[in-house]
Amino acid sequence: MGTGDNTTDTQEEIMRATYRALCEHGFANLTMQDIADESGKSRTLLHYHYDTKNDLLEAYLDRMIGWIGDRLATSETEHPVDRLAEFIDFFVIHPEDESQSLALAILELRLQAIHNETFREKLTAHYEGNVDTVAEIIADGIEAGVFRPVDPAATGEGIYTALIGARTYQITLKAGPATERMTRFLWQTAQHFLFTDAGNARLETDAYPAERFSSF
Amino acid sequence: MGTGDNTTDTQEEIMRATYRALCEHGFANLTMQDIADESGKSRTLLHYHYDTKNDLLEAYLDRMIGWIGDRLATSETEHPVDRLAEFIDFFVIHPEDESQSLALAILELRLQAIHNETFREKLTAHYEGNVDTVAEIIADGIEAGVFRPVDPAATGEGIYTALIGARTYQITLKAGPATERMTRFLWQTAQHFLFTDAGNARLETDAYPAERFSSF
DNA sequence: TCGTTGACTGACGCGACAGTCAGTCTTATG
DNA sequence: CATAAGACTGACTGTCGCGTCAGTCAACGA
Repeated sequence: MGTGDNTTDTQEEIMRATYRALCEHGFANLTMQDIADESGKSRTLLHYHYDTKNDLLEAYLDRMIGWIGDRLATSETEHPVDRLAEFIDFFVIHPEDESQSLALAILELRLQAIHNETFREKLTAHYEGNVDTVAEIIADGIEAGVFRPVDPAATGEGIYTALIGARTYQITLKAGPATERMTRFLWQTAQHFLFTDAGNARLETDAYPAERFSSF
Repeated sequence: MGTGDNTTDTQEEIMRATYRALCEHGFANLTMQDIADESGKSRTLLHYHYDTKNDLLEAYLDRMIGWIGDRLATSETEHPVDRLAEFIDFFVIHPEDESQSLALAILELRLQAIHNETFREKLTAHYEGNVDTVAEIIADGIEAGVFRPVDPAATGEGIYTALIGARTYQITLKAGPATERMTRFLWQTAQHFLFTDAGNARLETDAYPAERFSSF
């Protein structure tokens, strides 16, 4: 058996252990020992694979950002109204759900960006990438005549930033389904400021059964 | 000279020193020595006035929350459209401004709420209080006929959460004038989903000269 | 069979930091 | 003047967590 595979497996396991430790202890109280305990290996092994704690966490950040960015940018959906709904839905966190933990881990890392330039660069690229994803959806919708001729970049940033704000609210203050409320708020207001008549007509189709955004 | 005054003065100075130290070092790296250095007194004195580091920080949180909440809830302005504009304006952070530091300090404390129940309770009350302030403005505007008959609580939470999201974005990722962009976004969309014709008419008056929200 | 290489560990050093304690200085009071 | 009380400090203690180093163990190749 090649040793290269073992290395990859071990590093993969360290990344997974980092995730679990991060969710459990939070960034501020996260120790190398916590990660080691989660991985079942010794703390020294972490230093064998990653020189410093910072190196390990940067590697973890890269991994997480890549995974999320890919998921957001990839979609089978065609219709811009559907794609926007899909994107917005992605940010709903169900209280008591495990996705709460993932969102928490991201947010903890976000705060480190204030004092860590490398973190900030990586996270800024991630943020702007996601804004671009929304902007593209909107630009497509304008071209298709279902969205009004708004500024795609500005509108995309507004929507994405509002969504992230709701996640922060829900996670930090355990504010129940705050992300779901933001989804409803954005959707409802979008019908006034973003959708054309053709866009709103899409909401009458089979793609939007009664249970979806049911409060409207 | 009474010693009671000295105590008050000293504690006041400690609070101010805490603010400065928090801005400079961030919450995660904040030590009692940092605060002591800022105050010009010895580290031991902090323990004399506040038993533990946590006690000191909770006292600081109370102080800051009270100050901000009061500023947001108090206003001389009468017209609901003006009050909403005033409220939203309060959240604009000018890059390179010192208000950046205050916002940073709040945000750092926000993150602690995840793992500290006392912090969470205090900050939740603060957050909900501010949402209520917006909701009242909106309810007043509906009654005055300048806002559409939306749900004040839901709309207030949506607006406030979006504003905080923009602050988080600007502060953590040094995203230039992200709060100003969010202000524009909210104001522009509000003209479609929130304002009645009477509300939009208000924007034609002297209260909204060309330089305010100039991009619209 | 022997040497090399990679994965992994236990024990140690070292610095940082919260909290304690004994004691000083100043001011007020009888 | 003596005593007490409050404000304040320096030195000490104990803990915790990162990073290092010497060494073990297993697999592989000559």
